Amino acid sequence: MYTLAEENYLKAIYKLSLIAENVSTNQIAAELATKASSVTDMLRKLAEKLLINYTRYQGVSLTQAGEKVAVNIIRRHRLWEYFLVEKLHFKWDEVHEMAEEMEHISSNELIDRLDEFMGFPSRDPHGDPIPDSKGNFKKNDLKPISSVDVNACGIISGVRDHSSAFLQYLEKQGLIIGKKITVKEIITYDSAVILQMDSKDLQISRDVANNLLIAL
Amino acid sequence: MYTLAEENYLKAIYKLSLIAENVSTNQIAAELATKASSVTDMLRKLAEKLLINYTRYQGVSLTQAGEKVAVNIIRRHRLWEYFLVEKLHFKWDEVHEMAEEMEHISSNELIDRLDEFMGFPSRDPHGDPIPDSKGNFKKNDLKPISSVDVNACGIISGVRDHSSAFLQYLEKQGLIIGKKITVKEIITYDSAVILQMDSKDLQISRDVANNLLIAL
DNA sequence: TAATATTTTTAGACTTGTCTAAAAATACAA
DNA sequence: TTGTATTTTTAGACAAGTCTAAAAATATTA
Repeated sequence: MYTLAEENYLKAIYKLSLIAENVSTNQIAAELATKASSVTDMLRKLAEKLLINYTRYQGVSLTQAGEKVAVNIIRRHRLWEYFLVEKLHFKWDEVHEMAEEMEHISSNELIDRLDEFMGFPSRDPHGDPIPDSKGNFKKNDLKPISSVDVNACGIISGVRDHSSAFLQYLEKQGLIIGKKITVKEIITYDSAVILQMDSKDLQISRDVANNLLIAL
Repeated sequence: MYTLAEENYLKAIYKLSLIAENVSTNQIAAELATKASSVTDMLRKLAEKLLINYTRYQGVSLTQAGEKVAVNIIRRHRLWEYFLVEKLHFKWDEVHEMAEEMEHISSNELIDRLDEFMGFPSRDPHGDPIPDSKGNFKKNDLKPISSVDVNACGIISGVRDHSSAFLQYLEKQGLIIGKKITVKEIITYDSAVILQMDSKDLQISRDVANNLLIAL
C-alpha cells in the first residue's frame, strides 16, 4: 500500500503535529535523522498522493487520509509492543526497535486478530493508548510531572521519551507504570523534583520530570 | 543485516538447491518472478559477500554462511506461520503472504522467544519442519503420493505447493494433515490416483498426487 | 526597512534494485 | 564439428530514496 519511507514520514509528521499544528521541514528531518532536502522531495510525493497539505515554504499538516494511515501505523506499533511485553516477556525498554519493524507488516486482518488475541488492550507497555480498529482512541490526558503543583498526587502512567536509556533509569529507580507518587517539592534552582513513593523520598531531575507522565 | 532483496534471493536459491545442487540464473529468475539480468546483478553482490559460490555461466550454490542465513529465514517463516494458525486462528491457506513479510523481521531474540512461547513446534501448518535456533532440522522424509506403490498406506503430512488454490482444494476434499490414507489404484492412462480415506474412495489427479506428501 | 541569518527548495549526483536490448558463452542437434 | 538455439551476461536506462552544494524564500534584528 505505502512504502516503508512513506509510512515513516507520515508517522513522524503525526507525532510532530501533536506538539504544533503545522510541521516544518527541519523538524521532520531531525525526527527522521535525514536531511531537509530529502524531506522536501518526499513531501512533494506525499502531497501528490493527498496524504498531506503542503505549500512550499509553509510547512505541512496531515490530511484526513494521511492521519488515518498514521494512526493505523501507531495502532500496529503499540499492539506489537504489547505483544512483545505481555506474551514474549520482553522488558519495556527492549521493544521499541522491534516494533518499529513490525509496524510495517501490512495486513490489517492480522492486526485485528492480534488485538483480539490479547483481549483488546487499551494501552501499550509505555502507557500510550492503542487506537481501535476504526482508529478511535482517547487522546492522552496524562501530564508531565514537571507541570503539576506541589502536593499533587497521581499514578505513573506514561513516558514521553521511549529510549531504552530513559526506561532503564526509571526501572532502576522503581518508577514504573502503576506506581502511586506524590510531588513533595520542586527545587527552584534547577527545577528538580522530590517525589514520595512507597513512603520514601526520591529526587528526579527536570529532564526526567519532563518525560515522565502521571494521571492525576 | 541483509536487505529484503538479498534475503529473498538466498531463500530462493536454498529452495532450488533442494531439487538440484547447482542452481541456474533462469531458475532463480522464474522463482522470484524477475528477469535473468537482474539475477546476474544480484549474484555478483551475493558472491562478493561470500554468501554464494558463483562463477559466470556456471550457476550458483550457497556457501555455509549463505545456507545459514537461508535456513534462518525459513525458521522465521515457519514459526510465524505456526503462530498465525495456532494463535490467531488463520486457515493454512491464508498465512503464506503474511509470513513472507514477517520472515524479514530481523531480531533473532524475538524469534527464539516466539519459538518458546509456542512450545518449540517441530512442523509448520503445512507439515514442513521448523529449524531450531541453531539451524538444525530433520530433512523432510515425506514422499509425494505419486511416488508410492499401490497398497501403500500413510499419513498425509505435507504439501509441495503452498498456493491457497491448492490448499483450499485439499481442505474441501478433506485431505488435511494427519489423515490416514491408502493408495488403492494408479490409473495408467493419466496417472490419476484413487485413495481410500475414512473408508471412502477418492480420486485425485496426477498434479495433486505430485504435490501432496505422505509419511509412510 | 535594510542587512543578515536561517530555513527551505532546487539541481545534480549516488545507491539499490530493477528493466530492455544486445552481446557473449554454452548447449544441442544435424 | 559446425550451425542454431538457449542461457547468461553486459551495457545502459530508470525509479525510489538519499545526499551535498548552491539558490531562493522567509525570518530576524539592528
